[in-house]
Amino acid sequence: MATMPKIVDPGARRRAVADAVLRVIGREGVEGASLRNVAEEAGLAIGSVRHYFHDHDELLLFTMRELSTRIDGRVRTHVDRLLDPAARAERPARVEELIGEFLALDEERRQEAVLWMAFCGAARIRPELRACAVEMETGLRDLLARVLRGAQESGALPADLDVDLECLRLSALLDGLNLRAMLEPEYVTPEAQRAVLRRHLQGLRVPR
Amino acid sequence: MATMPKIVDPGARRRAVADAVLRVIGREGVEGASLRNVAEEAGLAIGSVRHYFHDHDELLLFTMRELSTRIDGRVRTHVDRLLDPAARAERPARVEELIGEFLALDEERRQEAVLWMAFCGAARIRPELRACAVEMETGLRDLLARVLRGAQESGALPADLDVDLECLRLSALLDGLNLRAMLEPEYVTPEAQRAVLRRHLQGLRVPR
DNA sequence: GCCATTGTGGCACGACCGCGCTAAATTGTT
DNA sequence: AACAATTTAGCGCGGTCGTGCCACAATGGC
Repeated sequence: MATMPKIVDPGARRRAVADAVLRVIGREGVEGASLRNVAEEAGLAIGSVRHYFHDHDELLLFTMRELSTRIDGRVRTHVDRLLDPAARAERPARVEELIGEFLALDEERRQEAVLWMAFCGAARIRPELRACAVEMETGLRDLLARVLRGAQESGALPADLDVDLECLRLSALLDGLNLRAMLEPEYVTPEAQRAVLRRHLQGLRVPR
Repeated sequence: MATMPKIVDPGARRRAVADAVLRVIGREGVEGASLRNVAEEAGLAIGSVRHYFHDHDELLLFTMRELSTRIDGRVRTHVDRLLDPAARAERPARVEELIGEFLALDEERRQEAVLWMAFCGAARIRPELRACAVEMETGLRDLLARVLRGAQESGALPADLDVDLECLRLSALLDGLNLRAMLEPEYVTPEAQRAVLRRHLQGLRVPR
């Protein structure tokens, strides 16, 4: 009864196709991610792609979630390292490192930021994508809230800080930096982004 | 030799068509702004639209510039009022008012912000639009620089402020707020935006 | 009244799109 | 060797797209 005619892991295939989608979107934008383009990029026939995604919408949504979990996973690594009860002296530097994980500081993360922005733009029109985008941003704010509250309790940040407000402010700053790094990377360099982030964090430390 | 067969102001027509483009983009996104959709929205035949824009690219670029000059004009009003050598006591409040002009604080500006974000997304792929987007952002930074330097000279801001850095930080914050207001308007309300902006400006006033 | 100029409307072509559908190739089980 | 399930490949329909091209209407100058 356990018949296995092909030795293909469907999950791996889907992820490989999603990778092709990301490459196409990075090159031509979301509207360029047609089944034909994606199939060619993945080195597959159109019919093969459609065998794993019975819908074009499903293909895009899966790819967006794939991207979000990829980003989320990388950040989670840093968050674990940060919350590790190691020497507290290192924490300030690691906070900057953690939050910098959301910025386009190297080519890999720059590409991810570009892709994420592309999906966010598409999410305004397509409801399914919109839900995914909101989840991601909410997760980002929650993560920032935990970090800021942790720093508050350890005395690194003033106790009377309005954490919710600061989370919105900081997350908006990060998104804005990514948006601009996407449009004018020659101006918003990694160094500039780091300087802005450092200045912002330093601005949090002074009592209001 | 001065023949005028029709009593149509071409400029007004082009602007009317651009308005239709903006309505369509607001409803369906940039990719929905096809000649057919735009013509129908404008109540014209597709041939008529093509009489005033011999290219689809030109239609989009003209519409983007139209939007940018519209935003720019509204801001320029506030900037003139701000630089008016009236009572200096009012200035801090007016600075907040001026910068708030870039935020989605009412339905009109929210719609403009959505449209601008849509164009910025499209600008990553299409070079002509990209140039327009960069011009706009550069203009925004220059404007912020003039305002901040003015406040610096009048003593409202610390003299050792890194104005260029703060302009990038502030402009990124504004863009990020607009992006999020576009995706989750129920969370990023006008009041929340105002609170973030006020907090940010207050953070500029404390000496570093 | 005539005409050149300008605006309007629309047809048709080739390209691309998603998707329903079918056929063939592949491969472990029997 | 024969089979059934899975994977791969692809045809073709109906639709939308931008655009080249043409016919016709409107209108002010002669």
